[in-house]
Amino acid sequence: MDGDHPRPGRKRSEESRAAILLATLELAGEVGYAGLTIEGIAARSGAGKQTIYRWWSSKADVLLDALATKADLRVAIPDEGSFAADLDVFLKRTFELGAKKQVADGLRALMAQAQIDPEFGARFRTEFLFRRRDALGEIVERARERDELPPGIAPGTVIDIVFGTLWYRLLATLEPPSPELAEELVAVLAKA
Amino acid sequence: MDGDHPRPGRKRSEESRAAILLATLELAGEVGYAGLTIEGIAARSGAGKQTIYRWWSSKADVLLDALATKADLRVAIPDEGSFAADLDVFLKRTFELGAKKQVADGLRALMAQAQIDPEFGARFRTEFLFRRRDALGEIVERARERDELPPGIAPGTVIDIVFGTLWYRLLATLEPPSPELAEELVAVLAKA
Amino acid sequence: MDGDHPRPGRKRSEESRAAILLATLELAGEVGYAGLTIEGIAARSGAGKQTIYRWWSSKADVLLDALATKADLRVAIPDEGSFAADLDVFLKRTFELGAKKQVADGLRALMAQAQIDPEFGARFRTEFLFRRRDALGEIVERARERDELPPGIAPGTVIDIVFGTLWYRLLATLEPPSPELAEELVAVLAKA
Amino acid sequence: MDGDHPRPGRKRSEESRAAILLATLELAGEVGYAGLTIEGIAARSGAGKQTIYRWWSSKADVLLDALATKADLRVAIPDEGSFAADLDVFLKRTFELGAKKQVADGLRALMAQAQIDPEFGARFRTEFLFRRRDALGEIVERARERDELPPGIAPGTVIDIVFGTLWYRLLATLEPPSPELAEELVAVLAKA
DNA sequence: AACTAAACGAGACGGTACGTCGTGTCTTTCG
DNA sequence: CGAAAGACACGACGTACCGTCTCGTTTAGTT
Repeated sequence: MDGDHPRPGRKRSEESRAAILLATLELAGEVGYAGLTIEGIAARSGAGKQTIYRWWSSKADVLLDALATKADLRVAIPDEGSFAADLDVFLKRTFELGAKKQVADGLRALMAQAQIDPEFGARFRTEFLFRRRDALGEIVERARERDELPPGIAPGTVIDIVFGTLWYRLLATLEPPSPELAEELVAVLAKA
Repeated sequence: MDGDHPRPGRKRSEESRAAILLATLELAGEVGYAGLTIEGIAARSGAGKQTIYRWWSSKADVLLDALATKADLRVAIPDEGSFAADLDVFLKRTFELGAKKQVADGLRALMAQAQIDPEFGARFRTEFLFRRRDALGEIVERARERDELPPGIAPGTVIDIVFGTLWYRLLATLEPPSPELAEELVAVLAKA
Repeated sequence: MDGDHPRPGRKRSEESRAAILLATLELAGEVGYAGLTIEGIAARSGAGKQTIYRWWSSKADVLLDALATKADLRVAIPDEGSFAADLDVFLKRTFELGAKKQVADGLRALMAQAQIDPEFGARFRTEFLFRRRDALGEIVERARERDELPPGIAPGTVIDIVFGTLWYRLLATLEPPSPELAEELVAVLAKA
Repeated sequence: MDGDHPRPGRKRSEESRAAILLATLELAGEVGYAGLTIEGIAARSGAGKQTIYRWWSSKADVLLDALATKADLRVAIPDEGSFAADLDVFLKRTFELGAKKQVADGLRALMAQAQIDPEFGARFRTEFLFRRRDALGEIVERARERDELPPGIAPGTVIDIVFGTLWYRLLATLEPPSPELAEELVAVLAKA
C-alpha cells in the first residue's frame, strides 16, 4: 500500500541517515544530552539541518532512533516455567542493556525529555515504555494464571514496582543495576 | 561565626525574592517548564535578570526553591508502632503532595532537569531526593529492628521500591497516586 | 576570481540590507548616534540581530554604509584650469554634503567613533578620510605642477589645512560651512 | 557665597578624588577610553561608584578632570612683538602637550565624546575648546591691530585654521605635531 | 558628650544592550 | 528532486555596566 507506486524523486539517503545517527551517539557521549543540538549533529554528520528536520521531530527523536538502532532495546520474553525464573531472566536481560553507559545515559535523557516535551513524551511512552511494560505484562499474566503473585496486589502494580525500582536507580540514585537487586525483587514479588 | 559581622552593602531584598518565586510558579503553571525562561521570570516579577542570576544558578534552582517555599516538601516521619502503619501514613502524607498538580508537574520537571544538568542533579539529589530517602529510611530502620521487613531484601532496596514506584507513576504512566497503591505497597513490603 | 563559482546556499537578501540601512538613518536622526543600537536597528528594520552582525562589525559600520549609500559621499574632482578655481569648486561641492544635517551629524559621529574604536578608525580612515584626501590631493598636485601653491608649505599640509578647518567647524564650533569660508581658504592657500 | 557657612558633615575626601583621577588615567592608558568604565574606576581606585557619581557626571568628565589636573592644559599667551613670533611660540607650547601620548589620546577621546554626548560637548567646548580659542584669539587680535593678518580672511577663520589643522592631525591622520607644521602655518598665516 | 549631617566603601537593585547560540524555515546550487 | 550550504527572523541566553538605592561606618560641625 505504501510502496505500490514508487514515488518520483531521489530516494532517502541511507548514508545520511546512518551518518546522522552515528554523529548523534558520538556527540551525546562527548557533550552530553544538554549539549546535543540539531546544528551540531548536522555539522558533525555533514548533513543539512533540513534533512534532519525532514525525518525527525526533535533531537530526542533522533537519539531514540539512534539508540534503538545501535543497541536493540527489545528484550525477548522468557518462558522458564515459573514466575520467579521468568522474572529473574527478564531482569538479567534488561540489566545487560542498562549496564552500558551509553544506553543508560540515553535512556535517562529520553525519560527527562519526555517530561519536558509532552509530544515527545507521548511517542516515548507508546514506542518504548509501554512496549517494555507489555513484555513484562505477559510474564506477569502467566504468573497470575498460575497464581504465583503475592496476595493483595494487582498485576499492573507488580509491573510498576519492577520498572519503578529500575528507573529509580537509573534516575535518582545513579546506582548501576546489580544482580542482587534482581534477586531481591524476585524475593518480594514471587510468592514462595 | 557567620552572622558575626554583617557584611557591608545593601541587603538582599526579600520583596524581590518573593516576587521571583511567585512569578516562577505562575509561569510554570501557565507555559510549562519548557516554556519557563529566566527572561520571563524577570519580566513577570519586575526583577532584573542579574538579580535572579545572583541568587540562583538556573531556572531549575528557582523552581525548586519556589516549590519548597510554597508547598512544604518535607513530610513528617510518623511513628505508629508498626511498619505497616508507619508506611501507610508516610505514603498518605506523601500522596497529598503528589496530588497537587502544581507540585507534581514541578517535581517531574526537576527530576528531568536533574538528568540533563548534572550540577543541578547533584543539588537536587542532596537537597531533595536524599532527604526524602532519609525520612523513609528512619521508618525502615525501625522496621528492621522490630524484624518487620520481608526476608531476603536489604533496607535500602525497600526504600528504592517505594520511591521507585511512586516516581514511576509520576514519570512514566502519569497515573496519580492512589490509596490502593499505598495498600498494595504495604501488602508487599510489610511482613504479615 | 570572485564570482566564478556561485556558492550554494541562500543569497544575501537585498531587502534586508536596504531595510537595515534605512532604519539606521531614521533612528540616527530620531535618537542620535548615542541612542542608536543594533537591537533598535534590528527591531525597526524587521531583521534579526544576527543578520546585522553577519554583514557589519559595529553600528558605526552600518551607519557609514548607510551614509555612503544614501548620500553619495564621493565628490567629483574639478578641473577648472587654476588652483583657485578648482579649490573653490571642490569646497562648494563638499559643502553641499556638509550642509545636510543628516550627513553632518553622521560624519561627526563616525569621526568620534573612529577615535574610540581603533579598528573602526582604521576602516574609516582608509575607506573615507583618505579617499577624500586623495581627491583633494590630485587638485593640489596639479597646483604644485603649475607652481600655484604658496611658498614654504608642503602639499600635504595644504590638504591638512583645508580638511582640518572643515572638520574643526563641524566638530568644535558646530558652525555650518559657509561660502565665505571657502573664499577665505582660497585666499590664503592659492598664490595670488 | 560658597564657603560662607561650612556645612556640617564629613568633608570631601581629597584622597578619594586623587585615587579616582589616578585610576582613571591608568585605566585609560591600559584599556583605552572605550574600555574605561565607572565601575572599573571605582574598583581600581577603591572608591564606591556613588562617590564618583557625586562629583562627576560621566566618565568623560572624570577624564577631563584627570587630564587637567595631571597635565596643565592651559598655555600661556606669548607676546613676542610680532604675529609670526607669537604664533610660533604658541604652537610650540601647544605641541608640547600634544606630543604626550597620554594627553593626545585623552583629548581625542574627549573630542569624540563631545560629539556623542551633547551635554558633555557643551561643557567641553566652554571649559576647554573655547578657552584655547580665546588664548589664540588674543594673539590674533593683536595681529589684526598691527595689520599682520593676510588679506581677505577674518580673525576667527585664522583661529579655525590653526586649531583645525592641529585637531585634524590628531583625529584624522594621527601624525604627531611637528615643528615643520608650526613653520608652515606661520608661513601661510602671517603676512610677510 | 550627644546629636545631626554629609561623605564614604560596599554591594544589591531594576534596567538596557550586548554579542552569541540554537531554532525552524526558506532559497539557491549541485549531483 | 533530494540533499548540501547557508541566509533569514526569532527568541533566549548569560554578561557587563548603567545609574540608583540602601546599608553600616566614619568624620565634622552644632548643640
